[in-house]
Amino acid sequence: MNPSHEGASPTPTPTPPTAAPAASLAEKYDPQQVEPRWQAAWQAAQAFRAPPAVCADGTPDPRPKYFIMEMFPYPSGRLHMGHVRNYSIGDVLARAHRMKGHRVLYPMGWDSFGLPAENAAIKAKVHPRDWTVKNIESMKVPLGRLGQSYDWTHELSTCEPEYFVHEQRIFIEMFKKGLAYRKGALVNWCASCATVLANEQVEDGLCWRCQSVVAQRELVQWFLRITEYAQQILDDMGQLQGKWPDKVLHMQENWIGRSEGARIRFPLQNPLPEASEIEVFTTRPDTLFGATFMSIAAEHPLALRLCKGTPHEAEVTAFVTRVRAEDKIRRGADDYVKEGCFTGAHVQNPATGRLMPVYIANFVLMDYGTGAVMAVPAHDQRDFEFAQKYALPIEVVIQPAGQTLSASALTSAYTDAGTLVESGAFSGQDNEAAKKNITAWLAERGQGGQTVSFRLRDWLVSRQRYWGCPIPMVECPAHGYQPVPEAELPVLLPTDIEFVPSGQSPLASHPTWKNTTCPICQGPARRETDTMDGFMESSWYFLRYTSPQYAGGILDDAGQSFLPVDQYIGGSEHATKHLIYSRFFTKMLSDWGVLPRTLREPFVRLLTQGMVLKDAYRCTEHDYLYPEEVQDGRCVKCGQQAQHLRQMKMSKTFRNVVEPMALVEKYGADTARLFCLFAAPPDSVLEWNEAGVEGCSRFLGRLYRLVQRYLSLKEGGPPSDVLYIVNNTAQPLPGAVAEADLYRVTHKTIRRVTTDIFERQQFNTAIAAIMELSNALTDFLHHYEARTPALKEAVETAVKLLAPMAPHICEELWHALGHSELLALSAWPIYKEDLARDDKLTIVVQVNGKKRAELLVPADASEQQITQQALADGAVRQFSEGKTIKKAIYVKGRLLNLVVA
RNA sequence: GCCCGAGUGGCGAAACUGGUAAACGCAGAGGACUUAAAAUCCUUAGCCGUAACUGGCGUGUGGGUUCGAUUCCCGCCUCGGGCACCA
Repeated sequence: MNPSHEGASPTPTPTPPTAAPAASLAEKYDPQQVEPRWQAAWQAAQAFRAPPAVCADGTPDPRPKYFIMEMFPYPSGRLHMGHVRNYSIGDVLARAHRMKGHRVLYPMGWDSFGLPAENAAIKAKVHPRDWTVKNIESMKVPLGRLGQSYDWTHELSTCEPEYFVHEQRIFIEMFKKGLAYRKGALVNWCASCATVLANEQVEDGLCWRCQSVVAQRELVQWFLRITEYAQQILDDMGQLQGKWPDKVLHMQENWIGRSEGARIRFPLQNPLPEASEIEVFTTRPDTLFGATFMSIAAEHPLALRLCKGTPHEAEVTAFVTRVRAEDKIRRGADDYVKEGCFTGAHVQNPATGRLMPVYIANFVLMDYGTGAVMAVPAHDQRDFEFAQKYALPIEVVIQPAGQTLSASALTSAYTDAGTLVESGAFSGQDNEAAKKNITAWLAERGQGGQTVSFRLRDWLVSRQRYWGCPIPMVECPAHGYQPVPEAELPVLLPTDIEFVPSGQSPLASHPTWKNTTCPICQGPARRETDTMDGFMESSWYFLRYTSPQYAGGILDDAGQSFLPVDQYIGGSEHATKHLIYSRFFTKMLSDWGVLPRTLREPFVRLLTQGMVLKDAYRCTEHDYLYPEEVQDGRCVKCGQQAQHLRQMKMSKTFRNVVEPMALVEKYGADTARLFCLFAAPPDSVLEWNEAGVEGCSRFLGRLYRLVQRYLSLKEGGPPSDVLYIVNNTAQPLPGAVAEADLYRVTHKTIRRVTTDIFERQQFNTAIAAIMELSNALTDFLHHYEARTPALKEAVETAVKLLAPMAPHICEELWHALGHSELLALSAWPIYKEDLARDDKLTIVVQVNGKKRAELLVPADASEQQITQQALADGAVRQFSEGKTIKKAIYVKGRLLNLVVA
């Protein structure tokens, strides 16, 4: 979609792609020679083009579709090890499914709006767009070099108008439907990024991007009504169960934070013209009779109003002003002192009639519930502490079973279950039942009702930045905010822009860009100068991947046929951001009919890969050291013992970064991929280890030599007897037996690797299984003189099974084995039960649960035969002699346990 | 504080539904090839004991269920993650 890189070669081609790759193997395995050659061959054959749903002859393609993608990168210009791991996993699945006969769509694109481009513009005086386009070009080179099997015809880049025009349309539609709205609120302000942040972009009070402290600012901003979908996002997690990591689902559940409770209205003793009551949200309506005062947030609309004209006015105003000025981290800190201030006003408890003083409390949050809380000091710890501090009454209304609490003797709040007391008609009820009954009673009297509250807040999307998607709105003095008319879309960013670190949005300081006319009255109006949060682009890019060139909408019918995404791969750090937003967008677009109504979830299956970590060394004098600055655990500069830090995130500061391309230059892409896949299961942390990389490289060398050895054998023929070397003496093994053994190993391996890749997604064990096959083959090859059918199948199977992980070397070996079609497009091997079946079994014999012997028995041996053989065994005899067999447990084909006494 | 997840050799890890613990790889030891080294190939390899094994111990820790527990249940310890004045 970006003309400058559309159709561009992702692969540098040092050797001309015309040459039909060599059919015979070079003497020595040289990945630098092999890999670019096959990358060129794949490209020449357009091997990875996603097949359309309908074949050229008009008949539907019968193959199942498989849409797989990784979380797309920000085009920083550099590829790091985390990317390599992420993309290696995706490429294995894409290649394996292609071989398994799926219609695979495996695209790649660029999350290309964002702050680094703008910072580069300030620092290096390059336009963000030029900087970004250049980076995209330079990142495609290493991706090609890794052998990724992307279909580049589906590439997209989110900073291109062809992409974001659809986002602007989505925004306008949301505005029209009331899902995008403006709201004045206290927002998170990152001074270093000079912009606001959404709640989920604040981590421990710090900006998720630059780690600087986030302050609060009162600003009017654009919000998206994601809370409208909170319940659905929660409900539909059922269909993700077992297909998404539990951890991610759990994080989303926590983030959404649904709680059931009641809204209860407390009449003001002295009603105001604008309000006669204060409404609270509580999850404990059962404790209503114990509510003795009320706490409201400093930001509550009535906070300053209630004290007006009372002697408390000055004190309350000072308190409220002070609390409002405090930032979020301060207010959330562990040592934050709970304080309050009496407003002078009272409300009436609807159950007891008691007059309850209304306090402003610094720990009550305005943006949860109603910003007001009924305080029940006997049954809520915060209220208890507050009541003690300000000498407020405490009433016990819940009694635990077998105990009688009294208010005066309480040292902390009782928050658990119990029976109601002092609660009028509800006394004696179990508190869970009372929650429902009291809520129903309030509802009947029009004083409240059952409700649900969410911790999730609406998504703040305004950003005071240049390099983002313009919000397509116009503000007219007469008509307020109006969407830019369809004919004027997309709203483009001005190119003549000055980047100076002013702390203000560059768009706002542009002299003319913001001047426009009102679409209704044609009078002078002002363009919205804020741009959208970068997470907007990634909320729907997976849809656009299916038809990136389609101008008539987000996606066309052909594109629809690929949805939903069958497999998504990325980091779990996006659990509460991108992965919630995308689910929100999918539901919304489905509701609008843009997507099928039945399509409620974007990603069928999610795999979250772990981080790549590496050891770091630190010297007390010279700080972090590069690996080459450490010898025998000592700093080479001063000879001091260096501190060995394990499992550190790869980072420039820790000086423990491994450059992917340096690795590829040294070992080749296949080795780099293989190590990422082999050293750990995909979802756990990967500890970088150079020796492990060597190990993977050696394995590929062994496989290469194995095929060479096979090719050196004379042509086929029927299986002849094989010389077997056992304990240094040559023994003839009947050819038929050797063949059966080899078939058995081969087919067992096919089964293991197939389930490991397609079902369990455990690539480390898949590779281990192939290594075992390779080891067995090495063993067989020592004794074979000719290429027998079993040997041929075993060698070809090993090469095929490894192809998704190490595609280049396997392609090379495949062709050397005499094939002319591309391995990347050939069929996945099929496991045959009858060939894998064992003819002999090893049965473990236990006596009283302890292993005492192993028996090799024919596969069809009966329990009786096995028991007899076991009893004849010397060791078994030794432990059962003179005792009687009480019980024998036989686990078919595995184990026999004799219980003796 | 609440809620998850994980603790297995010198290291990364494996063990599918309760059934041979440590597959596969790394590092180690011994050997072959080599003038030598590298590379490669072969053998060995949890710990303790033993002349030897068919011995004892062994999956963070203490219990329990079971013929049998890395796997299930209860308590504890450690590490990692999420949420956190959410009423």
